[in-house]
Amino acid sequence: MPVSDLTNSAQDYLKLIWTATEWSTTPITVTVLAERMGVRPSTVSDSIKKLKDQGLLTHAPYGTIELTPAGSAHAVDMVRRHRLLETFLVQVLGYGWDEVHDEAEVLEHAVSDTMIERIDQHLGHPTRDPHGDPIPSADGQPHRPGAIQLGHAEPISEVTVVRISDADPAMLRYFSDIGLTPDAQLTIHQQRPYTDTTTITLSGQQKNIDLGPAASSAVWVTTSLINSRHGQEHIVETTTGESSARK
Amino acid sequence: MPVSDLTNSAQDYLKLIWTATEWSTTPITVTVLAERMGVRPSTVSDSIKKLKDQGLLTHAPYGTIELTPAGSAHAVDMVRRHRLLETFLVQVLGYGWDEVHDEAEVLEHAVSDTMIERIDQHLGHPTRDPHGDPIPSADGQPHRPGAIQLGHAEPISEVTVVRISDADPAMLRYFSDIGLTPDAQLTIHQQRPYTDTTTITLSGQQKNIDLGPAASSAVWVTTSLINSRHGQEHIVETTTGESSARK
DNA sequence: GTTCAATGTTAGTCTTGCCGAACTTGGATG
DNA sequence: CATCCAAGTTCGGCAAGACTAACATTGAAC
Ligand SMILES: [Mn+2]
Ligand SMILES: [Mn+2]
Ligand SMILES: [Mn+2]
Ligand SMILES: [Mn+2]
Repeated sequence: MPVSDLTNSAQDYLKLIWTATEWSTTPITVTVLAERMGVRPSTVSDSIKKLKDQGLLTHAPYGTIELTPAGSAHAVDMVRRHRLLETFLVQVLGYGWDEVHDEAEVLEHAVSDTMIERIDQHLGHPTRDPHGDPIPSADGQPHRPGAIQLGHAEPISEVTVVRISDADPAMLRYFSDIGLTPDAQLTIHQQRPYTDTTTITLSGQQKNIDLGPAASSAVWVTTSLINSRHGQEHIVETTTGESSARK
Repeated sequence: MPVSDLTNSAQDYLKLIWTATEWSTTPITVTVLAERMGVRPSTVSDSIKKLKDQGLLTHAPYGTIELTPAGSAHAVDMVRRHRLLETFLVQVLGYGWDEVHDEAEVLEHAVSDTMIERIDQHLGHPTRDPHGDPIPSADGQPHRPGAIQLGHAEPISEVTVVRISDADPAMLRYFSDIGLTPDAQLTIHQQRPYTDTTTITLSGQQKNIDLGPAASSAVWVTTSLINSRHGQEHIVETTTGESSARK
């Protein structure tokens, strides 16, 4: 049951496979896994085979990769570790939200279960990390709020930022500068299909801001009807289901 | 210069070789190194050869092992990491002093230089770890106080506890129970050579306590004349030199 | 001064994680 | 429906770190 008998690399694979389907439904591929792990596809193929032999995922050659319940449990454990550590670094050691990901990526494999529980306690059992991502509870329940990417939000609507991908630190610094952080409220003015930009205004500000495709797919916002001015997707918040957005 | 380009195992070897001569002058052997690393002597032989090839230590076959300046710098860096982490775990996360060693042993390889500096700052640049061991400064200066093992202290004298070896957690718990911690003052009553026990009284208490050889070699006390009633070793505190005790 | 046991070294093997090169597969394209 | 190519797989090899078994050295005891 404890995650500790897996190698660091196995822990990273499971976490990566799990998070790949946290905010999207497109299945993870060997190539994407290789890019994200910083290794060659042949290495991923080998590793996947070993994880399959350990009963942590299912995979037929050239087929899709899917976690077993056991693999998923380990993955959720790693996600919990990662996000608690990120939160700890920001809250206790004064890190910026753009600095914590890489540090947590290493620490998540090194801290003991005891230390994770002490951190959780010290922070008062936080439910979201500095990027707005939900922190699974100790019993392995992830609580996924319904959300869509900013670039897919309906104009004109008023939405709340749910989470921001922590993949690009430079982008996170830009977002801090303009005040675009989790829980920020903003108005979607326009989606320009050909230039692929989204025009928004942060609530309390006058200035319009244009976000390119990279930025508007990194930011996820509420899908609920609350605060909306026009009708758009009527997607009910859920803790387990998928949220799908109309193109 | 950064320690990070060494493997975890190389970092542990260097740290172990360095700490072996921190409180004693007897040179480290392959067998002792193997015991402390939890590996076979043949493994140590191989590893030592690699570290020698990297210019981190000197070693002729069947000869003594000694760190080069480069090896020593890495070792001191690791000792600083280890002791800062131990201090952090006690001060911030509420660990007991008997719980921190194993956690720090893993973490020391995982935290970044940045995190170490932030921890140092957060703690206000502490100079001693929870076991009384000196924390080398960032520029690599270890400050070694003169100290001798409790079992070698002259009766009858009054001494202060300088440091206690953190090797045995159960022993540390016993020491907490009786109030024997760094900076505690105590009176040495008797050294019994054949039963190998030391009789002490903690200041503020009446009760005599008998400590066996394991306990009285784990505890190191002041060598200075301060507080002494009889004359004993006249060893002046120093930051760089060796302290030698008369047998 | 020999002897011999403890200490240390060497050689061969395993596992993990990675690589490049060569091969296989399957779906998109015409 | 045949082709082709990107995606995925297999294979051999390498380095690190560990082991066991066999061999070498040292120095303490006699
Ligand atoms: Mn990781
Ligand atoms: Mn995060
Ligand atoms: Mn260590
Ligand atoms: Mn310590």
